[in-house]
Amino acid sequence: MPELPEVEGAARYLNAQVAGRTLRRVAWLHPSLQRTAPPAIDTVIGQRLLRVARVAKWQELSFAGGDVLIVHFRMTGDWAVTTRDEAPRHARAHFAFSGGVHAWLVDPRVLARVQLRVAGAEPSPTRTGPDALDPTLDAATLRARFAARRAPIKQVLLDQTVIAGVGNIYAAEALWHARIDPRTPAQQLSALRVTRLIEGIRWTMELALSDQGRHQYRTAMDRLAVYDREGHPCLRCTTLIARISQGQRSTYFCRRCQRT
DNA sequence: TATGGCCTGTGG
DNA sequence: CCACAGGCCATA
Repeated sequence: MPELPEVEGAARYLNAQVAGRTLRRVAWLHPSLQRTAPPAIDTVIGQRLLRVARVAKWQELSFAGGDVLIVHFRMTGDWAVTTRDEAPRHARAHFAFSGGVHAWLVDPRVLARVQLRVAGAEPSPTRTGPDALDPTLDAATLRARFAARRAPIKQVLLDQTVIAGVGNIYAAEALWHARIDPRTPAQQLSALRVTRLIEGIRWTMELALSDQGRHQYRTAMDRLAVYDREGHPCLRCTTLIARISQGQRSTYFCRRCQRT
């Protein structure tokens, strides 16, 4: 699921279902999470959840005592909220709240991670770039962040320290919208093309966000222009979509209308 | 920059 | 059986 729009949707969902309730119990349901989960989790028990907010691809669950639970979904994480104390399939962590509301971290691949920032602690210095949906992000700023990067633009978009929230699917989609060849060295992009790229990113993210309300488990894959469409006609020019490998990840693009 | 690791599931 | 999967980190 989780690039920026899916994480945003998940955060809104959890916030709507659980904010205002008090955390009663936490259980880790998989050895991998037991290993990596914060040992001091008990300090959060008894605190009221104030809000759930997205920060880049992280979610921050802020509690009334000042503690913050920080959750990253990685590849396959998601929330399921139930009124029954019965673990859904692939539930890896259980957060029991007042009023008989249960939040489950569902994550088939068990790559998701949970951290705790205790009250008063400074946010960890994992710097990320500007949020992909930051309305103040402009071409000059983004282009400056590309300036030292000779790597292909597709891979640079996946670097969260350059711009936060873009993942493998929406990087491909945004580049298709902007008509930019994913192999283009990032530093080569003109100001105009970076402007187009920002438009492509916003378009892609907003479209995906608009699919989030119903909390469908999967993003509407049928809305994608290039991702996973190898061998299918480009929606603009009918050229067959190509798939290449960049940095061990698949990239889909149109060889004709996406140019260097 | 490239590779392996984390984990499990799905589809060819 | 193998390839691959929407992310990220550690290592050489």
